[in-house]
Amino acid sequence: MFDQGDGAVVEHKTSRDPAMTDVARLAGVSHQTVSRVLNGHPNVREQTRLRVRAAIAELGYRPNKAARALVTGRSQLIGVVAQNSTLYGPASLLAAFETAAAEAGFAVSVGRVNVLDRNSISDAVERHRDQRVAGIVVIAPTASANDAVGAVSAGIPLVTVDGDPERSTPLVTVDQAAGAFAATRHLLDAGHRTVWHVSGPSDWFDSLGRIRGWRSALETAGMEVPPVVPADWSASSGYRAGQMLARMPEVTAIFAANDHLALGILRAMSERGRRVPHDVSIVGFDDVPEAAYFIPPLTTIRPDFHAVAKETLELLLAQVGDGDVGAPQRTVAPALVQRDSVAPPTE
Amino acid sequence: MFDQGDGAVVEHKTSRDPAMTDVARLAGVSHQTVSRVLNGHPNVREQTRLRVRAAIAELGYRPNKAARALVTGRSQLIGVVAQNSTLYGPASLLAAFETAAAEAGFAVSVGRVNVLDRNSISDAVERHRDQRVAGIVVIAPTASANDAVGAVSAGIPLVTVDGDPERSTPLVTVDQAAGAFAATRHLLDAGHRTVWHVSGPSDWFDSLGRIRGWRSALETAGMEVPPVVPADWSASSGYRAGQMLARMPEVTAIFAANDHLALGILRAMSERGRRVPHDVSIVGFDDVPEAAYFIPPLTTIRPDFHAVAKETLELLLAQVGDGDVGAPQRTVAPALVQRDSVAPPTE
DNA sequence: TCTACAGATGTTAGCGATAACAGCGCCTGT
DNA sequence: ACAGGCGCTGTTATCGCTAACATCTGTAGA
Repeated sequence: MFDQGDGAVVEHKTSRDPAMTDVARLAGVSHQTVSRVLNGHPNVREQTRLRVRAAIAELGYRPNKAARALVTGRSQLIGVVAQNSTLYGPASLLAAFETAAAEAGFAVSVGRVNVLDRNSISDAVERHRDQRVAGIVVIAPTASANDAVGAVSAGIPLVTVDGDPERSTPLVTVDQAAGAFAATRHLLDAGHRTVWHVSGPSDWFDSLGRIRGWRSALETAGMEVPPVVPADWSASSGYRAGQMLARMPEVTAIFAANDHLALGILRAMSERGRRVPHDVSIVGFDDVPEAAYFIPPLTTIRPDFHAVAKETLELLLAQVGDGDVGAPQRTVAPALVQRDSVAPPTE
Repeated sequence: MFDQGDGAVVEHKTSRDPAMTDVARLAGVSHQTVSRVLNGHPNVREQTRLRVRAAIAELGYRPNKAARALVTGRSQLIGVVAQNSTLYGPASLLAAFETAAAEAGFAVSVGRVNVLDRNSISDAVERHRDQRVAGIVVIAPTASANDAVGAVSAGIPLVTVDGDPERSTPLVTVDQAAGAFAATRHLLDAGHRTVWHVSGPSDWFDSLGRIRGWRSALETAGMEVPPVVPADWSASSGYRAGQMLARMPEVTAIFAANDHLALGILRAMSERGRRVPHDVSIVGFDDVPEAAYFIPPLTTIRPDFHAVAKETLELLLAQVGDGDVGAPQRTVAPALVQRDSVAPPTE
């Protein structure tokens, strides 16, 4: 029955990852001490701490997050619910948030949803709760999404992004109105008598906020407020709006609700022989990467998605800590990016 | 010492979620039987099964994934490593994969990476392993990403998407060459003597594959192969390439490596007074949502991202099951979408 | 009638971490 | 010299689940 000892000689006896007890044995301490070192507990002798760290490094030990999640009831995971689209704004927001969360040591689990209605969002939230996520972020740019969020928020840190500014639950948004105000103001400052607005879909808060800011800038300046030209977010709808506006000689300045709309408008103007910015000035919104390469390069409003992501994370983590932080709303002011699509009116 | 019974009367005594034992107690069975019902184990009497299901429904019980992950060593999570960009192809791929995984009951954890180098990718992969993900998907469209993946794949199911078709590890890609071949062939069929190509960045496999397919179509047809016009993926670089090509009267057909390049080329042609498709025919690649609204609507190649996502998931799950499936490479053929940017050459 | 076996269920033992408490030195104050 | 406290470490229980084995029932075959 004498065992040749092959079990004792082999260092990595099986493929099993090292656990905390393995580290403890190697360092000559208890697993609890290892845990304390890992969690930065103060009452550990420096020498012990070093020994444990050395053992961790030697074994290539990495803590099992599932075990930790089980005992603490929370994982280092944040769930995000987002619509299944590639629209620039939401997609950028999502990417920025993933980056910010990773920097803070959180993993991000994304639950895509095809339509932003109550059932879909509620399902996605429940799936995340099953994972024992630390918190949930919902990107809810439309009215229906906003209503749905109101119905599900319960018992877990939750932050809405890009939702209704009037919400009473934690929310972070780009200050659409401020951006629109700045855009409109910029056109008025250039000497235009009024500014036309091609807007996004009316069930998006982004659209409403931008309309509000635009109108407010005109009213503040005592200028006439022309009717809103409705569109969706697409270049094609911008093109159609542009075809109409190009036929109206009194139109000298346009604020487009996003850069894609602006692109369509540029195209329509160009086809009608109305030069930008000589005959017509245009400002967009979003600062998509291509905006600097439009013809002419587009003056636009740049939302700081990185800042939005950071605020969102902060708001979420504050809830994890205190359980309740009231219902703070935070807005992030966008910046005007001046390029070559704005000039004083001629004549 | 008589207790008024407030503990017994209150159904939801605390905020604690119901656990398997709670369900078991209510159904009058052991927690193991509940587990068997949940996992579809065959040896459970139908009547018992119903009783358990009723108890589950009554309590609103949802299994704790962390506990399951701890005991099985694997979570129902799939990690995705992707670059922090909003380029249409990778972004669409990611969204499609998230949807496909959700349909299969998996959550998706996204690890964004700013540059696709070895360290970043390796870090992201390790972070996912800490979460005990069931498998990892790396979107690796560039050479550096591909090398990095080669260095880290170890001991966990891993599928590369959009990587080097010559890889020896599991991989799913769009068949770039086939798409490019079809695009080029389509232009030749329209009667053009040859087809020029504006390509993407040379460190992307997508670019290389599209060049290969284009060249192959020309050679197969016995046509002259003009020099590749290099660009990146942006509309602006397409515009610059287009300015050059517009000056060359012998250029009657262009295959652009993606739709944004095509957009820039369209713009340049329009400015130079070369009409599309009357004077010059153009085919793009990607079928971005706006492509149907370009002027003129763009004939392009549509990759089936949904199919790529599905194949990727299959390949991943196959590895989870068997541990090893060899090194299958799967490609998904894209489709030609005919619109109005192609016509026979004039004269 | 009794054994054998299979199906249905229960019991026990972990998975790998944290939480709570216990114990052991050593310094301090009196 | 001794109680008390603090700093460091170890021991034990626990989270909610699955795996493995044990037990119990009923039925078929000898």
